[in-house]
Amino acid sequence: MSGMTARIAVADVTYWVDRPYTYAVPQRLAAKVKPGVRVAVPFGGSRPREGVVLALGGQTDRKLKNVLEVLDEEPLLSETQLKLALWMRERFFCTVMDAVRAMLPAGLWYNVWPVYLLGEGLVPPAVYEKAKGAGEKLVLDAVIGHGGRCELADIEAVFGQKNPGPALASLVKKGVLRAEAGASRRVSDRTILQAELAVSPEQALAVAEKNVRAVRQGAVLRLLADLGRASVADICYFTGAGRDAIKRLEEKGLVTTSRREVYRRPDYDGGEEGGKPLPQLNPEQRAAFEGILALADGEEARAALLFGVTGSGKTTIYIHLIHQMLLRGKSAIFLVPEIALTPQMLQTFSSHFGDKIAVLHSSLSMGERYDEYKRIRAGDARVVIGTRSAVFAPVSDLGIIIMDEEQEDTYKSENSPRYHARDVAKFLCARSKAALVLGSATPDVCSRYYAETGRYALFQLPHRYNAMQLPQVQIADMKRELRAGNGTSISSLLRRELQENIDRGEQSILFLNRRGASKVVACGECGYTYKCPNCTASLTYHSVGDRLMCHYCGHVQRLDAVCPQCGGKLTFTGAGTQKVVDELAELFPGVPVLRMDTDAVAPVGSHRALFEQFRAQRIPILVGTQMVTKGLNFENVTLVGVLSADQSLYSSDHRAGERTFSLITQVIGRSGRFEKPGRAVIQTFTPENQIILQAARQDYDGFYEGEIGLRRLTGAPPFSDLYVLTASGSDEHEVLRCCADIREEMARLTRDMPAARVLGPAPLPVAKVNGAWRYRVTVKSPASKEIRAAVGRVLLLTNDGKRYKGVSVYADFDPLD
DNA sequence: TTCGATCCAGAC
DNA sequence: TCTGGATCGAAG
Repeated sequence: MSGMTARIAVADVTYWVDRPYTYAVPQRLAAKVKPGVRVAVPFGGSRPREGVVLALGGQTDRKLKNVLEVLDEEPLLSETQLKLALWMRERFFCTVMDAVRAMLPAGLWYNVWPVYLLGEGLVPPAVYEKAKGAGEKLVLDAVIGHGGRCELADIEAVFGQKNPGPALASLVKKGVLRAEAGASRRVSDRTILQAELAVSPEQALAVAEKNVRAVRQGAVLRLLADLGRASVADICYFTGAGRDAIKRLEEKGLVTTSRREVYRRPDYDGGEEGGKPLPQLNPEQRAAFEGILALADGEEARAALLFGVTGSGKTTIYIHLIHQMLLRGKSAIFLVPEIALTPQMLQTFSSHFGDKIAVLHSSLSMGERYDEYKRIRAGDARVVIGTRSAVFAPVSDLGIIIMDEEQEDTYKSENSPRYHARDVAKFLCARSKAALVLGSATPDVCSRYYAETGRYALFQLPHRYNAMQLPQVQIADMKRELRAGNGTSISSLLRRELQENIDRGEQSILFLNRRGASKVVACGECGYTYKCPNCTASLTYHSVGDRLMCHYCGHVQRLDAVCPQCGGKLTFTGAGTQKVVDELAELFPGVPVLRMDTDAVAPVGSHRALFEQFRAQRIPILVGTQMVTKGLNFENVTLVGVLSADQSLYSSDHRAGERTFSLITQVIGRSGRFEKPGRAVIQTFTPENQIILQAARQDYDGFYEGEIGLRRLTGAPPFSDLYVLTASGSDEHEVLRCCADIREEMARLTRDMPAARVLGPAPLPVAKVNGAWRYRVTVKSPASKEIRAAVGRVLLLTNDGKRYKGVSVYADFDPLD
């Protein structure tokens, strides 16, 4: 027997089971099975699974299972996207379906389940003859009871506790039943009912004239004679008619109704395309713009690093570039680290490109996200603005991808597929011959290095717009403060500057360089601290509900009145934002202070509200974590304080220095962005630290020189690629045993790669999370296909659940920490 | 990962 | 002998 076959990647498989599987395509589905459509296929057990067709195959003699169902009418993934998924598997050690799912809005994911039908040509009474035993009869009852097509869930309901599996398998084998798949999506298309005239407007008006008694129907006819077509909801609203009036008209043959697809649009300040004239380019900007355009027109695909100091007007260049691409009939993708923080940017884009923009980010509802996706696919939206995953937007004719603040960590996905948007963008731009622009005031050290060595083209904007002055920066030595008896988190220097600002009616932002920035509770007498029972981490205090919480596993418990160990008095330590706010209240009685951290912005969208409050009410001081560093410009902010600059400096990974520099530089840049000159105070326990000094001077070049030298010495990126294999499991011993094997195996496979180094195993910064111990082995090596293959091999070898009890292993390419 | 098959211990 | 739970192995 022979027929069409298809090569299919299957969902919910582990990395080492993930390979293209060949299925037979039954005649009834032959027309619909094409590369890029999703299908339901049997795999392993009895439950069908989702899969995606990678390619059509020729004929074969092998006995194959059938494709059960085709889920998409048309191929959902382009050839490029399929290629991308395969490439992602190789590079990021994920499954093909993991990659595919990352490309699609969650609303498009399918759930599939088993459905059973009576076999070909079988009719109810006769079919019982073929059933043996009570179980099989019961199954047939259910199937026939459901009209010959029955879902597994309904059969299970009839069986109660018992498992219908064997009876079903036997019936399918005998050909009495046929297995197929049901499928549903999480979001469906939204449609509206619309009505239009079935007769000419003149006829309609004549009817309305004649039937004076049908007032409402007459009103509907007049409205439609005027508009031609309108949604039923609108008609009802404007005429006061009910649905039944329209129904009557439809019965009379005067009106027809139909369903039309509509988009759920996220809410942002819309503008009109070309609503604003393009901003002027100054000579520096023009040079960069033209250079990038020339690069886009050239033959060789090369990324451009746009290195411009804060306030140098990179956005203006982006707008011109996108405008150019639209003129050429191409699409653009504009990536930002975090969209909630960039409403101003959104507004700007909207005022230039109006309806042509689509916005994709995590706080959209599933329906909105799906509909934005559809607008992009349909070609209605040609400018996509979004966070990391927007790099997968299904634009037609990609002309350019722009990544703003390309050094930001949010571009790297922390769970599978562990991709970096920059890598994906490179792949896509190379394939579509599109331009790739990486913009930053503090580029990733690797990007800067590639620009220096010619792999990227470099464009610089060394001057601030309108010749604004960079803020004047002072450094406060917190060790000296401590010696002088000031144990608070506000130095005397910062205090003086704050006072000055308050007196002048200008605003200040204080930045707490600390993720989470929350309180740790300890006993003041015996030193007892609360530890999470599932993790090797301390619990942190949350004032909401007076609870202790673990930030790693979510464990929550009530706070005791006294120390559970010795009954002593509990104290709160750690410079959380709340503590800073309290200290400020003491220093400046009566001065309003706004707090902004993960606690304060928990309600979705309160970000914007808080920023708006800060601006509108001119609240003198804003205290916050990470989220105050980006995006927003306030005219009246003239002082910025970095409360503890060292905090992020002493983590062990190779990017600690880079991250600190970038963070401090960005915070300082918040100050004095308009007419008034800005000031900044950096508080540190290590005032002699080079990185802090360089950040204070906004001296990226100096920082880069030092950092690249260090990396060359240690062989850190860009001088080698990093691969981290992480093993986790509940039995620490087994995890370690697995890691030892990973190390040994890696060493063996890299014996012929003299530049490759295997390090570890070492515990993660938090070794145990949620009961699982985590250790990792790091591999450093120059980029090559061989090293990736070796990592893949080791993953395959060590991740089989049998050799190490309950241990699972995953690999991460170029991880963040 | 997911599922069915298989094996074993304890309950009836 | 029955049954639930743990363990193992295969997946087109």
